[in-house]
Amino acid sequence: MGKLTIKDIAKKSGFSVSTVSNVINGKGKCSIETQKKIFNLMEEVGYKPNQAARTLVSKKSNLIGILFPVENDIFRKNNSYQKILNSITFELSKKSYDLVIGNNIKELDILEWSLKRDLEGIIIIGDIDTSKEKELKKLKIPIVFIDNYKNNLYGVNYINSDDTIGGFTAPEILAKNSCKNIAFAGSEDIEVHSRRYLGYQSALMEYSLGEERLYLDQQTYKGGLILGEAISETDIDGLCVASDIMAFGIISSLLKNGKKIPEDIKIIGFDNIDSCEYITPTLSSIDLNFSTKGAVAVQMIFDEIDGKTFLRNQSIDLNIVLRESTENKNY
Amino acid sequence: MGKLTIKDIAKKSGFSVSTVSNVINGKGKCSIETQKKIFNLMEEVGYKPNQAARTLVSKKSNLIGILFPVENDIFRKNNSYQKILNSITFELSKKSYDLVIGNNIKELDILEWSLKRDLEGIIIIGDIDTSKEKELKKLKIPIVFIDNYKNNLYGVNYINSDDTIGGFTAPEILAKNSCKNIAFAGSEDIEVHSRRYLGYQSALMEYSLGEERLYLDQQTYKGGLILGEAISETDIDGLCVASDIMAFGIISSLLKNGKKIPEDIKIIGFDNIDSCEYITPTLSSIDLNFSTKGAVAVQMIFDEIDGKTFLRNQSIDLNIVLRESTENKNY
DNA sequence: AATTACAGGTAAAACGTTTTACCTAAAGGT
DNA sequence: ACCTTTAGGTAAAACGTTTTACCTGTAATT
Repeated sequence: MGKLTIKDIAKKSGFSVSTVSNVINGKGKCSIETQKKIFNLMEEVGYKPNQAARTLVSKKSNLIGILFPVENDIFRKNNSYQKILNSITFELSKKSYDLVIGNNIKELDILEWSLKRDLEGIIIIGDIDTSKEKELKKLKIPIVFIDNYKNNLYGVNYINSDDTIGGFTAPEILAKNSCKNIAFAGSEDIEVHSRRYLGYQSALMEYSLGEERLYLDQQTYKGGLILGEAISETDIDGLCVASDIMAFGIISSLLKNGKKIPEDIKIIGFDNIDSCEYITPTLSSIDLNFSTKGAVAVQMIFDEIDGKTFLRNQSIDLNIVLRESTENKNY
Repeated sequence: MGKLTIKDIAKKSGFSVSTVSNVINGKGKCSIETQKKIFNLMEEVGYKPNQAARTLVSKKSNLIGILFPVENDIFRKNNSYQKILNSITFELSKKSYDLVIGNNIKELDILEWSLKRDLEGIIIIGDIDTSKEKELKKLKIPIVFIDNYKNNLYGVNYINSDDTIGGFTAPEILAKNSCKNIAFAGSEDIEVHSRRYLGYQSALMEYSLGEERLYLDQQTYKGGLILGEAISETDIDGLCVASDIMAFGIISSLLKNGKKIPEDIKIIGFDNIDSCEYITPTLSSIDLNFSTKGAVAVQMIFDEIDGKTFLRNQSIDLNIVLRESTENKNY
């Protein structure tokens, strides 16, 4: 037990190795009876083909690689990490593929890693060093970038959120809840935040909400605390914050300064992290739908493997999750 | 490029395949000069040995498998998931091992999975179906259970927290901050909570704190809300909650009922999830040190592979993180 | 001088599959 | 009655490594 090979199955079943292999892979031709006999025997003795041998000859490893932005703490602080991993592994399991995590992307060349492991597809989260990005084209396997903002590479696949729409939606919700003076808080050096700000600007136009009110600081709880101080001295009655964690800081500081939420000021965040439900008031937020992103990534990979045609650049819809920090009027 | 084999290296370098292989693996004997020549050539042309071929003959896959408790939502809600994954992949990368995630543990037999992929070690998080647990002994590879509470299996390795000590420490901190009436809140059907309760009981004895005060409900935010109502009508001035999320609910409900934290009642939670920093007041909590658990797991696996002797059953120290919800007096 | 030891290296088998090319007997077409 | 097709199956090569057993020449030992 444990050391069974295809030869053992061949011997015990009375058929040749080739036939057993054909049965396993559903290739070639053989009678239904033969198939049943062989399958039963395999089941009975607990035989599973050795993957290394299969991979060696067929180049099919049944392995998909994933790379995370190690240096990007923001991504890690979200629960997006586990959401995306859960959905990917779930989808892969349906086709009995496994997911292997690339450890040290900086030192490890993706190309070499892929070759070494005979990966059949790669999922890359976040932005990545451009120099290596180009080399990836040399690989003949499907590659999916999730949340990569310089998506300009030919022949690979991209999955993103439409941040501009998200940036539009947040103030829109506030406007429909009769906010008049809507501000935007975010961080200067973060690509996504800029895009959300763009959406915010269009919403102001669309709903004739007057001047832009922009507040910038670090995308941290502390950063939020600082902005909250400033905001509490204004007549702002609606606030879009490009990151939940920052919003938590702002809320804390607004409450300390005697503002009531949502009565005096309504707030909506981005990311919809778990903690949104654990603060008072609970925070409305725009969810980036990482589960869907993971599932779509897997779908794209299999589509490309199977030679199907599919949309190589997809934008995943946002989920609006309304809670106490906005008054939910029939939106 | 991309299709280079050891034969190409042999041909170009003028040495035999065996020699090249020996150089790569540091086995056999060959001169320093030869080694340099071959290494340089490999570097120059970008050759990396194919893992499938290596695995096939040597049975060394450089792959460690990990299994998560898919059905266990509590584990997923923590940030423990990413903490443990980060530390494991980081440690593995040092030895150029990769981590592969077992997708569908229910249907997939661990044994077969391990055989199929030639795994060199398995890390299993959380409790697991006992029937399969025994089969694991048949595998000849190192197995590490993390947070498995029926740790009674011979020949495998266990990593746990000492929950009883944690349960003792929490009320101890409160006592040292001059709380007199200390209660414990948790969930009935959760093993860890029972153990923490045991520690709580000893601490009451140790510090002569009188009667036990136990509050039980679901380990959720809602459960906490309910308990908070009950607790706010008592003279309790110190509270240990076996789960941060539950503590959030309790805090919210205490505040609504006019209690001041930490003035009227001091609170300490367990798990130290990110959100502890995002609520008001920030929540003191006992951290289960998942990063360390991951690192130790990897260490155990390599120790066993290398035939070293090591402690097969390790208890990882807890980290006490004090914040606003307890008044931090020189503890 | 004869023997031994070892440094440096090699050819070929083995690992467990898939795949290619081929075989045989029976059925079908005309 | 002859040729063609097809269903059912097989032997052997190939995949890219590691490993085993063995070779040769020089240095060290006696």
